[in-house]
Amino acid sequence: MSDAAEGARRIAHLDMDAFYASVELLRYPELRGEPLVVGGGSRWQPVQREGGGWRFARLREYAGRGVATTATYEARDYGVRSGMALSRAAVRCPDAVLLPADFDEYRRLSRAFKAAVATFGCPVEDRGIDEIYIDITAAAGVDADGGRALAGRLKAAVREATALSCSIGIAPNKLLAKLASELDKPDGLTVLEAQDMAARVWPLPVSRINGIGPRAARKLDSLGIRSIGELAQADHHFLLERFGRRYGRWLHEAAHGRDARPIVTEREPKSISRETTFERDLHARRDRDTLSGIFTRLCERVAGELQRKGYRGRTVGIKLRYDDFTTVTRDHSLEHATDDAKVLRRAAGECLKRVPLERRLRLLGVRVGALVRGGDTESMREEERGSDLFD
DNA sequence: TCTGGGGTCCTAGGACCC
DNA sequence: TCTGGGGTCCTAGGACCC
Repeated sequence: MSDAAEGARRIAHLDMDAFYASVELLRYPELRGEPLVVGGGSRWQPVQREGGGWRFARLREYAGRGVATTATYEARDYGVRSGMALSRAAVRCPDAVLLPADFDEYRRLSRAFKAAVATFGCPVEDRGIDEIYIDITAAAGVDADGGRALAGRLKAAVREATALSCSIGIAPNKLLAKLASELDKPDGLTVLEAQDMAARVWPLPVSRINGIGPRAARKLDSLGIRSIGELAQADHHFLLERFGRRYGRWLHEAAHGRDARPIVTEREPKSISRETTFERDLHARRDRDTLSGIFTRLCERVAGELQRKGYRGRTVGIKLRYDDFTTVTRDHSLEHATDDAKVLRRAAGECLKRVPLERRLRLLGVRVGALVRGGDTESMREEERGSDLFD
């Protein structure tokens, strides 16, 4: 898309502030102002005190393999980040309150804020539980102030519906809107124009671009490229050489703030999976019965989700993670798509035979891809029968 | 101090067909 | 007898995102 055509668009990115942690603060307002981390299992549930009030778990008590799902801004001040191992977070901020994640409640408030935004009638793209893109190009009042007034009304509507704050970025495309929403958090509102690139975007580190992860950032760093401005100035052909045609080209475009991706309002799922990390590493033979049970349960959960959503899948895959954190996958395509737990289990068992099982395992997962719509009405059942290691 | 769970997309080699 | 090019599907791995 040409710059002129991009300039015609107006995209908002709305991001809920520290979403899970903020939801927990609605429930436990007495924790406001304290460092708070969401993560870990249900055993970290607060317990009611006799005299009233709650006894909360602290991060220093934590033992296990969980990661921080969200941290409040107070906890972030101690260097706690989402995705960080809780054992590590506990070193940085031992006094932080630890709460287990309550996804049902987060989904409820996610639906509430999305419903509030939907009343504005703009095309909306779902980007997970706590963020969305909104095409506000056609919305009233955009021309006068770049969309600020509209964004203010969106924020008010979200707060009205959920009692939670969000941050909004407005720009000519999704890439810049996403970047903008992070420039002023929490409860922020940032409008970014194409002509603001040099002053406001180029000084930022490359990792702020959605799509440049730790790996690419490290590689760029090793090439002497740290800021988005340095990336923009980098020789185009040099980037193509180092990162491949497609990604190299995308890096160049992104650094110049160019992004023609449309707002996608409907999407079909491509795969459905369930996986679990064990509390302790398990051995394929010594813990065979335990593993077999977990494996079967995963297949049942995947089948249940397929049935609930009304899909069948034709490609069955497994995922194993060893004690050294290396990961392998195997998959197998069936003759007919299925949503049957036993068929999944058999196919997954076949996959398992093709994987080395000397090392201990820390994770097992089951996935189904090549999905087709429509439940299980056509009596498409696999007849093959086999056995596997865990049978 | 080790690293969750649910996804998407991309790459690349090999099989197979025309 | 030596050697094509393109297209599609399958499989494995990896980066990245929320």
